Amino acid sequence: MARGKIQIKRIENSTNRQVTYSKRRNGLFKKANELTVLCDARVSIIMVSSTGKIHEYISPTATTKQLFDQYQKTLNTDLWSSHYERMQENLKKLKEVNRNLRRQIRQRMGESLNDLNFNEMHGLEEDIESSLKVIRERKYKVIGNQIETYKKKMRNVEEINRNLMHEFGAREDDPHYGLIDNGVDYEHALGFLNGGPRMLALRLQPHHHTLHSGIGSHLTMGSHLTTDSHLTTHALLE
Amino acid sequence: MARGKIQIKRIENSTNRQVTYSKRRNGLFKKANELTVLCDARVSIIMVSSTGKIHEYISPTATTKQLFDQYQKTLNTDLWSSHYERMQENLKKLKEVNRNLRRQIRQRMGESLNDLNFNEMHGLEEDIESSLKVIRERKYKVIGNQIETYKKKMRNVEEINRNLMHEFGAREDDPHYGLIDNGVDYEHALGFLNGGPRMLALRLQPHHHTLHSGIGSHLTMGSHLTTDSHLTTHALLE
DNA sequence: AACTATTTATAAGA
DNA sequence: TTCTTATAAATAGTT
Repeated sequence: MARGKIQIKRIENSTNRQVTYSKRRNGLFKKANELTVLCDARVSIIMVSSTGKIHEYISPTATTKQLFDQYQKTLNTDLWSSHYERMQENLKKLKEVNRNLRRQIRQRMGESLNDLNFNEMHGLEEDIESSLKVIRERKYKVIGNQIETYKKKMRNVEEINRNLMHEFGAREDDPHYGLIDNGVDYEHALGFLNGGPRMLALRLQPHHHTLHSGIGSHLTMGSHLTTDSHLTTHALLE
Repeated sequence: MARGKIQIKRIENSTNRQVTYSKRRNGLFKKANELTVLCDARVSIIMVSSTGKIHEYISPTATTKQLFDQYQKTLNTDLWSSHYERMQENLKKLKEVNRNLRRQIRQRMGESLNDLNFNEMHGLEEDIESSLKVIRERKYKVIGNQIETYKKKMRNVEEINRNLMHEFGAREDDPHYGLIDNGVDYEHALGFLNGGPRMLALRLQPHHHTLHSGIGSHLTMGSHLTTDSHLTTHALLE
């Protein structure tokens, strides 16, 4: 507005645009401040430049949150509030559900039975009785599985043992087997024989894996809370 | 800024202040809009006058919520966010707790037993077994109470019956009792006697209350959600 | 970042 | 409120 009038339209030259942004921003904030003082008003200005930088003016007599809250309340908009409210209701509902679940558990544990009348209590008893039956059956099945598993394991060990004994017998038939090119004497060979069982145990290791399958064993009752919901916040003000 | 320079300080004359507020507000919004266009920026202005009236400018290319969200995120302030975040974490935790409670219940009902190893399952069995015992004992106690209750009721009925019979006997001694001034004949009196038991039941009602005490009978498993958390919102814009 | 010719905003009055 | 207008303030283009 000096040295020539300008059209109010986007300044194409990026440098000019930047400079004008800076100058006019200051002008705007100054005016806002004057207005604040002269008229006893409260003003909040938030500006985001084309490059994403944020600048703010806020009257000394106010906070941004204060003004924004008032704005929302007055305008009955649901910028945040609907979202927030929904969340709050959700929270309330979850708490209620939680409370009920807890009571259910307590009742199944034989507590808080005062809330139940006779019929309900009888129902609970039958319910738990049948549950107990299911669990018992399951337990016996697991016991059976375990026995079966150990049987298999045993058979496998016997099998491998048999094979080894057989192999060992074959070597005895050919005394030069395994002794070619080195000076290993018969004492070593005998030592190998004596150390046999330990070696066997080692060779058996790979088989163990398959034998253990089918028996889950980790407890997942604890809190698995993943706290990955942080808002990453950066101060980008210049 | 014309017809004389002014001091930047509160305008004491209320009318002048109002006028200046209006003029300068327009000026500010105009400048903000020019800035928006010229520099490809986004601007949000919220103003509250000394009389509480709210005015807003927002760049056509933006929404107030948008700018405000960005403002908060960038500034890592906790205007809302800390509150909001805390809420969100709370929600997450409650959901998790909920999940665990549900699993607990499922397991106590004989489901989802794959998550348990043998020892845990055995523990669960014993646990439920003892719970069942508690519930059974309780049931028998309730049965006992009920029987006791009915005995008392019976005694009460007998007592009242006795009293009535006695009263009736007394009336027979004085044939004019209850028959003064009206033409009620003996048939009516006999009718009353025959209808006695039904009358008795009615007269017993008040006693029932005390007899039932100690045996709760309402099921409170349902959702008691009270939805009294509405934000009352008014459009106060002029 | 400073200068300055000009445009724009606006205080006071109508 | 709006218009007018003299004048203060803001600022576009330049250095």
